[in-house]
Amino acid sequence: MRNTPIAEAINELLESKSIFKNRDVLRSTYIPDYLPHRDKEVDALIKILIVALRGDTPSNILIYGKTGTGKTAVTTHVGNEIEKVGAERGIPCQIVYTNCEVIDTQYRLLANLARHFGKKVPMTGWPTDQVYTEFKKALDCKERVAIILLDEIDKLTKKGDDVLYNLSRINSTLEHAKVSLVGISNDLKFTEFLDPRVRSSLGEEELVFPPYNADQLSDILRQRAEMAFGSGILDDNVISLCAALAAREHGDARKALDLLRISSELAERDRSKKVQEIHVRRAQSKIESDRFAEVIRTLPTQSKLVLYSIVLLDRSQELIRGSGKRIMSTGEVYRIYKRICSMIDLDVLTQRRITELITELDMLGIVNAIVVNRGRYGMTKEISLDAPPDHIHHVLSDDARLYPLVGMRPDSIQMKLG
DNA sequence: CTTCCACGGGAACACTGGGGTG
DNA sequence: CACCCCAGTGTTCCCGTGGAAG
Repeated sequence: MRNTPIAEAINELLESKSIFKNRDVLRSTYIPDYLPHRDKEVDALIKILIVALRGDTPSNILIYGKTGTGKTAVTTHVGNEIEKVGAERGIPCQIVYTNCEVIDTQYRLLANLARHFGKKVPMTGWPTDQVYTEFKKALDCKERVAIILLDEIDKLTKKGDDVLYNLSRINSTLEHAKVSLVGISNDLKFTEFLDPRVRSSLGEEELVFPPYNADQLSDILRQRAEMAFGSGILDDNVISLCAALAAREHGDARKALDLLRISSELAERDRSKKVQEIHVRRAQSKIESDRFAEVIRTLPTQSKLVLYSIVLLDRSQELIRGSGKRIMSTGEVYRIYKRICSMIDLDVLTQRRITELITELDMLGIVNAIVVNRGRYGMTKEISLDAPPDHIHHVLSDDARLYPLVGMRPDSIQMKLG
C-alpha cells in the first residue's frame, strides 16, 4: 500500500514513541495527592475548616500569595478532602469553587452560586436582588455547611463590594444552612478599598503563602516528572534549570511546570529522545513571545490602534533623531491616533479615553508609561515601547481591520500632520 | 504668581442582550 | 406583540488638580 508523503509523516509521528507517560500531570491545573512544601499551609487550612464537619460555621479566610504559590491547589485540595470525608460520615458539607476572574460581576457570581444549588437563573435579565433571594432560598432549604471559595477575589472588588457585603453577612439571615467564605488573592493590599465591615468579616483568618525557592521548585518538578516521564528522559540539569528560571520570577510553580512541559514538547517535536538544556532555553523564549503575541492579538481594536500609533511614532522618532530614547507624550500619540483612525474609518475616541487605553497597555507590560510633570509644558505620560517594535508590528498586522495601515511609512504620517 | 497640558475621578449616557407583563 | 425593567460595558463630559518653567 502506498502512502502520500503527508500520511507517511503522520504515521511516523504516531508510531514514534512519545516521551511522555502522562502529559497532563505537568499542567498547573493538575493537583497531585501530596503538595510538597505546603504541609504548614494545608494543616492551617484544615484546622480552620474542620469545624464544618462538626456542623459549625468555619471562620472566613483570606489567603494571600503570589501567582504559582499553590493557593488554589492547596485550597481546592483541602476542600475536596473535607467534602469527601463529610460525605462518608453523612455530614452535609459543600464546597463551591468560583474563579472571580471569569465570574467577575455581582450578578454572575450570585447566578453561579444559585445554579450550583440547583436553581435555574438566566444569564441576564433579572434584578440582582432577585438572584440573591433565589440563591438564599436554594441554599437554606436544608441543613448544611457551604464553603464558598472565591479565587482571584480581588477581581471582584473593583465592581462594587456589595456582593461581598451581602455574602459576608448572609449567615444572620439563614435558618438552616451556614456559609463560610474563603477568598484567594494575589494582591496583598486589595482589602484597602473594601468597606471596613466587609474587610474584618472576610479576614477573620488570614494565611500567607510564601513563594517557593529554587530547591522547593525542584522537588515539585521531580514529583511531577516521575509521573510524567519514564526514566532517563530528562537530562540531569533540566529540572534544576527550570526551577532556577522560575525562582527568578518570584518562585512561580506554574511557570516552572510550564517550562518543563513546553521544553519536553519541544524536545518531542525535535524527535529528541531526551529533554536537554537547550529545549528549556527555547521554551523560555517561546513562553515569553507567545504570551506577548496572545496579549496583543486579543486586544480590542481601539487599543490596537493606539498601540499601532505608538509603534509608528517609535519608528519615526528613530528616523528623525537617530537612535534616541524614543519617548513620546500622550498628545503626540493622540494626534497620530486620530490620523490613522480616519484613514481606516473608525470612530475617533476622546483623549480622555485614550489616556485610559495607554494605561492599560502599560499594565499589560507592552509599553512603559509614567506620568511626569514638565512644568511650564504641562503634565503628560512619557510613553515608550517595552517590546521589540517589529514583533509588535508583525502581530498587529495580522488584524484585518489594520490592513490599510500596514506598510505605511511613519514619515508620511508625520508629514500629513503638517 | 501664572501658565500650561494632560491626569484621572465621577456622573451620565448609549447600547446590548436578556428578562417579565399586559 | 409591544413595552418597560435590569445588569453590564464602553464611552463621553465636566472638572479639579499637579508642579516646575517662565
